[in-house]
Amino acid sequence: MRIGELAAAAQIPPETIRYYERRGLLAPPARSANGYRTYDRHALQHLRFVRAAQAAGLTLTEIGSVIELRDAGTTPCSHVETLLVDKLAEVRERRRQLAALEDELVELIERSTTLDSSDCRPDDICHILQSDRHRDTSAAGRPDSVGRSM
Amino acid sequence: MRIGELAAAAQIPPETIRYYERRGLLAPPARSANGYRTYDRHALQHLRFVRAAQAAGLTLTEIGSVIELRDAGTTPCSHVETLLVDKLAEVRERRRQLAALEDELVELIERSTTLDSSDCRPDDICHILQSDRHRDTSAAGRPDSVGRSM
DNA sequence: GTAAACCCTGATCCACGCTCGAAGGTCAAG
DNA sequence: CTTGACCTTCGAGCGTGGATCAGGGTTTAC
Repeated sequence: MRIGELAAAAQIPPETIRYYERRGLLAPPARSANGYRTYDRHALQHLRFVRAAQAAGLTLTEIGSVIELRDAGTTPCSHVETLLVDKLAEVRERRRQLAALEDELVELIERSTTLDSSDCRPDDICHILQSDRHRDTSAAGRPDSVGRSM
Repeated sequence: MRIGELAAAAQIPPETIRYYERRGLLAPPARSANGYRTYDRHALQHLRFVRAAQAAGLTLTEIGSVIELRDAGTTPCSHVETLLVDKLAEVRERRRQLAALEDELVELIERSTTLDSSDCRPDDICHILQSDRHRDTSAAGRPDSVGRSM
């Protein structure tokens, strides 16, 4: 099985497969007489593993650490579990941030429908994004009182 | 006001301020006789705007597009609203993806506590990440029936 | 006078996961 | 025998948002 065939089977471009090999995610395969890479069916399994791990949110570096353990003869299960638990914490944190951002965006959009562009003062860049509550430190002397009715 | 002072006031490193200038996010300021950048209080407003826009999830490129309109004399409000609405859609989509990933991670972690490392077959890289349901195409003959009780 | 702290430009580097181009070798079909 | 599809290596580039460095000049304090 040459690289193009493997690529087709795994739905991964050949360049990416070579890239994985360079990154140490895929063992260097045997070469045929002309120098072409020759893969067996294990290679497909390995690629599937990489994709599964990516789907679980692991980075290529993290996936590499699993494969390294595996190559060293260790069972990487507990390492994988650690990675997954850490990743879960990351994902949850990211979700919290995005939830806050979503709320903020909703509020900003609401405000933008309330305000008219005629309210835009020439000193500002955009009154939607820069309401008074965002710049409490400086020149807090203008009682513009932008729509804060939520 | 020199760059260091502005940097301190805005809580932004001087290099970043210069970087913003290069990116067109901040108008090139006046220079004093020795070539030092000299800012007025508008600069602080501008930086605050950039930060507010970043906080709303806009990229520097998007922020640049707002400033460009503003510099062209246009009121960028409707453009900003478009950006915000698009961004909201992006954030929601990303949240959906992360929610799915979180579910997947929870399931994987649950499975990893159920399975023992002795179950690790030598052909696999990791039985946690690569369960049978993930490789339906090949050798789908083992009814391992991993705990999926949630 | 000299040392520290500030400023300047321009370039290079980081993570992430590819992606592509250059320049060439190999192989099967027509 | 040529064409085209495949393969090889090496290296650079993309996009995001900066950080950091090199190699200088200037200003302030002691």
